[in-house]
Amino acid sequence: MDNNIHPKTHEKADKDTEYRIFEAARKVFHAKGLDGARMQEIADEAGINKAMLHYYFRSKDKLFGSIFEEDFKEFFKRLAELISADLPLLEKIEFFVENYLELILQNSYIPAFILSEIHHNPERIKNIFLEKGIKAEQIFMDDIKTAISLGIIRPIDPKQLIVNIIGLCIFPIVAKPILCTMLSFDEEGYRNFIEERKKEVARFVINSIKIN
Amino acid sequence: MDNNIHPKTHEKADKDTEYRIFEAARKVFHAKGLDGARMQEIADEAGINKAMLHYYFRSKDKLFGSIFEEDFKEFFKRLAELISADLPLLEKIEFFVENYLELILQNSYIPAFILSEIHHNPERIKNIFLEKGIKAEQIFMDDIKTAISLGIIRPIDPKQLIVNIIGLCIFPIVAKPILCTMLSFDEEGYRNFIEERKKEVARFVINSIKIN
DNA sequence: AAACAAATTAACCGTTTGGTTAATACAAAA
DNA sequence: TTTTGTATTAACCAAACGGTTAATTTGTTT
Repeated sequence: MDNNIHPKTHEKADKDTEYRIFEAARKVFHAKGLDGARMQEIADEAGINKAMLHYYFRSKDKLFGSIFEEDFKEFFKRLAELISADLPLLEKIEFFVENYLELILQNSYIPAFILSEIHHNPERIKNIFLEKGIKAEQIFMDDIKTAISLGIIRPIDPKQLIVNIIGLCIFPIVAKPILCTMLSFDEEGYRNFIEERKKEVARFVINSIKIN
Repeated sequence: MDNNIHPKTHEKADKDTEYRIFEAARKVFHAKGLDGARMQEIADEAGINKAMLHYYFRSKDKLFGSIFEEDFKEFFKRLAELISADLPLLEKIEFFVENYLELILQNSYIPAFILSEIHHNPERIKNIFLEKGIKAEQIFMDDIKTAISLGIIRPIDPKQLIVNIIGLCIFPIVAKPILCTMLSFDEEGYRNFIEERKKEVARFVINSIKIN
């Protein structure tokens, strides 16, 4: 499966200026955030004159906004796809955890980027959600309710369960530096730890909710 | 229990200039991050001339560093205290989840602040950990190993379990704006949701690991 | 090849930034 | 009261910032 979230955003050739700016800006914004990023650094990263950033994107905030919006939408589109898989609930959980962990592992900047920027400016997501209602989580919630009424899993608030599953996946990615320090992981140890989680998280969740 | 992480940092009177700068800086840095914060805004918040910030703390980075270090240490000191409670494992989990959730709820800026700033500069924590080895999590890991060998809980990697428990607590706090948007919470709905979690997370975890 | 529009650049601009300084107010010691 | 060290301020500064502009190159159309 192609897990790279950003293949060719603007459907333009690799040498296209706008595309190069976009990718350079993404890289810098991901690493340094809106306030920490410098327009000059983005221009240098793209190998292009700084004036071009404004020529194509008007302002720093507009440039940032278009990147944030695409990242956010793409990230939740992927989540929605996984969540909508046509599988029985327990298998879907296994499927989701494994693929979602791999997704955020291969785009490990994204979750911290989104959480961090939303924390500094919570308004930004509201405009994005207003445009296009992402209601895939409703499917998952219905799955859960059905499984409860069928006696497949114990009664549990579907919202709590969803937050549990997603949190178990995202947290160790977002908190990587702390985990590595506190649990004495080197890069390989950390990778193994996450690899283990692909099975462990599903096991952990299913163990908790399954009725024999 | 006094859950406010920052009662009187420098053990000085409320009107003390250094203390006022410190608290003003904390407030601004928490809300806007290192790069987004302005020295002038901190000075205004403290009701004090900007030159005083440099008089007491030399530079923006030093001021930020001292706040970050104190927040970080205090936060993990609290975590260590909870984790070291003298209780049987399953009761300790209940105790921990309830109190840890209350702690981060009452200091809700801290987790996102720490995660966000570490993401932008992972080096910063290393110096803090070098000073003072925080090894309270070892106690918890031993508890888990013992409980496994006694047949109280199923076999599970203690590190995975710890990350699960902490992640289940922290994630919904850090991701509050997204949760509120996606799950249609208003402020009260969100608070209820977290209040429910104080019992639900412990139930979820214990259900998953307990052997009848 | 002439004309025109789009893309690109170097140089520039006003503002804001973290930080400094020199002068002053304050308080305790002499 | 004079002295002395500390606390505080207004004014200032150089550098860095996001953004603009005017001129030039490039590519396309006629």
